[in-house]
Amino acid sequence: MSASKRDELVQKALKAFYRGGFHALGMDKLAKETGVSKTAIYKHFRTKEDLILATLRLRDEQFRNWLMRRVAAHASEPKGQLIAIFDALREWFEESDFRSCMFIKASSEYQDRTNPIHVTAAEHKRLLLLYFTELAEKAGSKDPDSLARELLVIKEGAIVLAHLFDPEDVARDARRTAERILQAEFNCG
Amino acid sequence: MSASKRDELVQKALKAFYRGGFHALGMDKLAKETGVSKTAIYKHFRTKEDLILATLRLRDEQFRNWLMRRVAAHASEPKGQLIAIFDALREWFEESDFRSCMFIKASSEYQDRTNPIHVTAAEHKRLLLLYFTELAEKAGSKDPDSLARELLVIKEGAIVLAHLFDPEDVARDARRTAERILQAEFNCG
DNA sequence: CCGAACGTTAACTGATCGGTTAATGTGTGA
DNA sequence: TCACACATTAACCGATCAGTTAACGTTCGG
Repeated sequence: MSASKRDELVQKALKAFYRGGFHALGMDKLAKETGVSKTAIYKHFRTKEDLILATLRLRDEQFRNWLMRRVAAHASEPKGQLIAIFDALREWFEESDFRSCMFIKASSEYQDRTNPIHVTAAEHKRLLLLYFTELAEKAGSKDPDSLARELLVIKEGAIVLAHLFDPEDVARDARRTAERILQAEFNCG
Repeated sequence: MSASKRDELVQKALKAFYRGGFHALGMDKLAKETGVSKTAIYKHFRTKEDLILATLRLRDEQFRNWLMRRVAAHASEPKGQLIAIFDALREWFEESDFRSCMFIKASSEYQDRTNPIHVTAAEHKRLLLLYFTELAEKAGSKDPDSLARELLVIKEGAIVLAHLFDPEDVARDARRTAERILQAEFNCG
């Protein structure tokens, strides 16, 4: 299997796990859905867990790149970009196949904090936090770490609720919440 | 099985599913962990799903009652009670067996919005939202619905992150976020 | 034209899945 | 003391689980 074929497999497995869940989707079904035989899958991934970890690494890269692009597209100034996070979220929520966050689901199914899948999910959130912190610094926040953590809390809450309630409503609520936080940060200080 | 025995089973199953996950915990293991034979379990629950739904209904009642009690214990005035939500959250996060929210996990494993388990999870959040709205009304909010939704976003985000990061830190961040929201709501209007 | 290197299908392992059945206690009330 | 309602254990069902193996193409460079 060439490197690109392997990437194709991981990409297809990502979508399949996202739709089907990690425990709920067996390897036979996965082989059928990806169009790659079980034999070939196990040639390049020792275990199901290894494959899941590969899909999570891909998703991390994909999502953060996508978010940064969309944020940049929505606003050019750092302060506006902090709000634009939630405009991007709204776009995500409105995608027809939105099904919450891959990493929240992963950490729900693999709860043990020492589990590699759980650890990978935490790393993803940590990288997002880093990105938020950089934006907060550029925006001139007096406490960019705290501000970033607050915005991350809002983002994660929005994702969970968008999966349960009306995604558009939730996106609007989250954006308004962020606006208030930023107003407190920059105009009432 | 008497009604109280049945309640005992549901209570034990609740703990077992919370620790083990829904798909990951099979019925044989569940029988062993609860001390109730599989035969007896299936005498009173048609399917595993029915048992899960019973555990979720119990958890909904348990959690909302607990939250209301803790909020009342932390503050007597409505405005203070809105903040006290996050003091209660902190207490929850610090419990040694905290493993995120049962309903977030349930909706992660049963993603289909028409699935009864998913629906039950959404109902739980809806009831929490109702409680928040009542508090916001009593506190004199001009838009109690919006305020309640914002606080719910913060609460859900805090739960997710408390499961991935340091629970104490996250509780502090969430409380501070809520404080800012309330300040914007009541002092800057 | 040959032989790796890659893929496939399909059968197989032992374990476990959700759920059922049969045989066997056991405690309580009439 | 009898009988019934309740529990138990343990075996069983067919399906599926993660993972392995064997036999059989296909492709492509030397």
